[in-house]
Amino acid sequence: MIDERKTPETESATNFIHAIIDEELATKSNDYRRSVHTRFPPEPNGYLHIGHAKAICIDFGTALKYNGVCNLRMDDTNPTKEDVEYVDAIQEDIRWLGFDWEDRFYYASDYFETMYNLAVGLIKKGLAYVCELTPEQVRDNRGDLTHPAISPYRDRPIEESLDLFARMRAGEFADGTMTLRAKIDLASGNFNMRDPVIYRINHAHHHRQGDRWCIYPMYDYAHPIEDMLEGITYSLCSLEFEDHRPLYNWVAENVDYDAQPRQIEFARLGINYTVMSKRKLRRLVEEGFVAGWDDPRMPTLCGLRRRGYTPASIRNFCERIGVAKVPNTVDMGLLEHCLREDLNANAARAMAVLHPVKLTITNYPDDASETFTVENNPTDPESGTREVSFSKNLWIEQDDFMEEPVKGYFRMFPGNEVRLKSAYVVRCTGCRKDENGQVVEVFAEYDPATRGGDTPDGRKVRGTIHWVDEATAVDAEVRLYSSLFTDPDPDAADKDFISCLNPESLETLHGCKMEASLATATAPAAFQFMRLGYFCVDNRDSAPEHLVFNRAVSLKDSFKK
RNA sequence: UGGGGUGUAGUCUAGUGGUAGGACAGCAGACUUUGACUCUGCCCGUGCUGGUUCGAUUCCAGCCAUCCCAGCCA
Repeated sequence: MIDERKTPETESATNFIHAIIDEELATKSNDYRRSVHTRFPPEPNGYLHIGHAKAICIDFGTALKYNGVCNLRMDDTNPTKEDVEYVDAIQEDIRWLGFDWEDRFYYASDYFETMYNLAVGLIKKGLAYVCELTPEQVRDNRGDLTHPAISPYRDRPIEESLDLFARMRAGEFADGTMTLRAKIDLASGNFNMRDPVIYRINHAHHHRQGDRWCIYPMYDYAHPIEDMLEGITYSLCSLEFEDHRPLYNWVAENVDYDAQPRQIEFARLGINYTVMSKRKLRRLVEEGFVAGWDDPRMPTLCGLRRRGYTPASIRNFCERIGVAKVPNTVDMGLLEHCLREDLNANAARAMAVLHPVKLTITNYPDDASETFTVENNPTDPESGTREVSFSKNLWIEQDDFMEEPVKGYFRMFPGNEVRLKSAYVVRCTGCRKDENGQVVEVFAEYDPATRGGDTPDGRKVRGTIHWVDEATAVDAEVRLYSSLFTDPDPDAADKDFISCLNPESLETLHGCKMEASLATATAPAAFQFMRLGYFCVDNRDSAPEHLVFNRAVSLKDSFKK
């Protein structure tokens, strides 16, 4: 299930959830409580993002660690927000991440009949009643921090509630006119316990159930039942559900079904320079600030995939950030580090010139050409080598030439020697400029004795630059991405995140010069363009006749001018 | 004002009644046919105040800070 790439993945890092499980395993004798059965329960109302990846790694990872299993369940109890489009995308993203739910794929909505019957049971026990307060009235009667809530329907006879609930289901009443409420404690300091609504009327078409239902269970009632029916022992969720745990337990205890799932909450993931809420991501897409859910600047899994992130790098990231209950904002730099770590070990190197300027080797024969053998990945001898062609006319990076070098610059400048990676040592002799003073051509002379880049006389050549042979180069479009926001915390409640957008988060380059071997690259191939960064073939727009590469992340660069 | 959480370097995260560990970021150096990688070193921390104790980051009390909750969303 975990792919075989060589990225180190921390094995069995521990956290407070594992500590709880260890404790239960050590003290509980009952077989049910001794099994580790988790679930990942997304609502199919949007695309998964890196925050979900954390939850997925925790849910599936915990099961894996304890030789248990993890279910995938669509928590589709609200028909007005959900769609099959998301059901499919969610599965694709989880598989891509590298996790497998085998045959345990479920829909909460498949349990509606059972949930209904259990609700009838609650009514019969005097633990639920049909309330006719409208949403507005419920709000007005909820009380406040120090005053209890009120419902005039609380003591409605059981038979009456039974009748009304059946007729709610039958479709006799309009949306919003009635609810089924759990009879718990109108004075509780925890508002979730003030006779929470557990069923609402909603005459809406359900993406899976069609028009079979016009009443739908609320999350707080449905979720514990879903967990119980699936034999879930550890229901892991995020911190904001802590207040709901008493209600979760109330349902589990009072419904006529024997199972004892345990809810444990952990802090959701925050990352700086991005937003994580579905609402905000949706706005970015719908208002055209990005090209779609899979725009490479999005923190969605499909966006990260298109950006060039690997499943292993994301899993490793989730492992490294740990699991705790402290609200956290992880540095985007850690995510990038995890990608570099993976790709450094696993991505083939290639030479590509993004901002080309001509380099002419003035003492090289006009019509000659030769090939050099270049290692595909110096960190991995087994990755082999490839051939690259060389001739008098080359492309080099504009940045790699300075007519008047700044302090510390050791690349190409008049009089200086540099090595053309794997080819020859050359000495810069000058340049040619256009009428605007722009350098349009750099001149150099090569030392034939340095074939392959070695210096037989042992002299040191400080700089090594990449290059591409003009004769065989292929053109490509390259998209350089940087962070979507200029503000480290665009998600802050008091900020208009749209105004924090980085206007330069995408820079598109045309006419980039790539070594010939890149001509046949197809997604999801990823490369290290030497000295530049890690790039992948765009999985949507790249074609053999029009190559498109995305920069996933740059290489670290300690040179400061 | 009620209820529920959480406070360990810039960030994330361990840990134990006995020298506070790791990672990322940052800084410095070594190495280098990628100013990458790798390696070495450095920098930086237990929210506060008391108490118990030979000794408290850990146990206790108080305080402070901060997050979540009054959807017929999940």
